[in-house]
Amino acid sequence: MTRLQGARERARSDITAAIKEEARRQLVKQGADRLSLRSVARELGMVSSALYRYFPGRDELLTALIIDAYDALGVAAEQALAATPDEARRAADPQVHLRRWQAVCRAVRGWALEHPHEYALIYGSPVPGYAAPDATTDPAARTALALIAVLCDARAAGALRTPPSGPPPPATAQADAARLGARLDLALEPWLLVELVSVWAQLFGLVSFELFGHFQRVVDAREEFFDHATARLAYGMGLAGAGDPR
Amino acid sequence: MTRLQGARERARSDITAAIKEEARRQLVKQGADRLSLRSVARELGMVSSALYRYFPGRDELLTALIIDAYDALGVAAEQALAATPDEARRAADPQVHLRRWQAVCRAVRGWALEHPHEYALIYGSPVPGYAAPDATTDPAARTALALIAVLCDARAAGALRTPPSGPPPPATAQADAARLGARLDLALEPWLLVELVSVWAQLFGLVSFELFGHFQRVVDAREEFFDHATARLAYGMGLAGAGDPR
DNA sequence: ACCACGACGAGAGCAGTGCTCTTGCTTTTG
DNA sequence: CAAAAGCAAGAGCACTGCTCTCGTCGTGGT
Repeated sequence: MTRLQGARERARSDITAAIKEEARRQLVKQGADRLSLRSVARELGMVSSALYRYFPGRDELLTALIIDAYDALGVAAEQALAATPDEARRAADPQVHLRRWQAVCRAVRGWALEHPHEYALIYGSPVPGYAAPDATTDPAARTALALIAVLCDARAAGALRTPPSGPPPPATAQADAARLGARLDLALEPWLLVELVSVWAQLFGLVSFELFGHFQRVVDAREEFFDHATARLAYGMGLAGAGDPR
Repeated sequence: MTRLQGARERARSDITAAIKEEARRQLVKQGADRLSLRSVARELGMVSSALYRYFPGRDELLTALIIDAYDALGVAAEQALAATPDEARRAADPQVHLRRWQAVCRAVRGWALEHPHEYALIYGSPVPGYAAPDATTDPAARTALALIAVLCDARAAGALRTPPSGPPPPATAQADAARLGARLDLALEPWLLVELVSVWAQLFGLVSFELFGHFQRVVDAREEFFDHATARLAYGMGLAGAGDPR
């Protein structure tokens, strides 16, 4: 369906890519609010107004970068998932699901540490009055889906303590979760999904706090702390293998 | 010790306050990166350069607002704490500590929802290359200390399951926690402090996700969801009363 | 093969920004 | 009362995002 493009369209997509590339370069160097259309254009040897042939404005350029960032984090998570064998040793080793969980968590944190500005772009404060366009929601879901996959596989392998101890979610939350599960076509019980959503937010809370400097003079052994925290999150969801002490 | 100020010093502090006030007004309206020195000055009927007599630059003005925001959130948390009786019915009602915990959590979320831009300022992405000056760390700690207080009181009242189930923290994290506990002069076991730090970050992860729009089309019953999540956080720390289902 | 249309790059220009420097004025201080 | 210090104002610099116009050049239809 992608018919051979003429020289013009080819040039267009090349230049669009070059713009995004240069913009990303500036982004990683100086952060989102220092990203300037003019300096991107300058660096590319064109005049600022020419840039508007490719992006309607600064916000749209940023949106493109946001989508790329979501995707990049998503593939990082997916790769971590793929790197740890799944079906193969199902039930053979009850610890495998915990390891997969932690692998994905580590991948998220690792990517964030490697791309702090891009992470801040997607999980920091939303820019000005900027409302995330729908185009961002799908890429944003990739990482969450990787986390979900771990739990689904563990569930299928019977590696989940169910239900986990602790207070049960309220009916409204379960209803939300049921809708979400239906939309994503998931085979998870609503209450489990509720916990997962909560854990999902909490995971990014850990990463954000570390990245945004709130652990300064509080936590020094960041990596060990993170691993421990994610293990506890897994334990809280009833992931077998996470656990019981000493 | 604060001797009577001359008319000049009085005027100075008045104007400084007016600047911060107007700046905050613009902040709540349009967010941090739309805050402009010039428009603050304009609104105050002075010229932009005059503002530099009071703040060395835009960053310093922002820093002042950041400190104010930390303080405002801190008092919100402290008020929530003060509003729920503590020593009085110690051990009489084991649920009281859970209620206090949730009161503080709700106060944090409530303040965040009421002051989204100020929340974003302190818990969103740090501005450009901006490193939080030391002056911000103390106000920032107030909220955390309110959370800690709940746990300390619960601990003192013997309302804590100790140790909670789940994987124990690694030695390095416990060492960090021990240092932190010593610095703050706390009577909490290191492993408990480790959990608390983790829960602290996770709590703000929940608030940030809600505020920054990541719960769009995922969680509808935000308040119930939040209450449930914080109850589970409490349960994870072994707070009695948080608990055992059905 | 031509030609009109559309995409394109360049440039000028507008309104706005943070920040600096100089110039006078006013208040405080010695 | 005079000198010193604090202060507001204005002009100015180097930027920013964005718009509009004006030649140019590739492309699809006739």
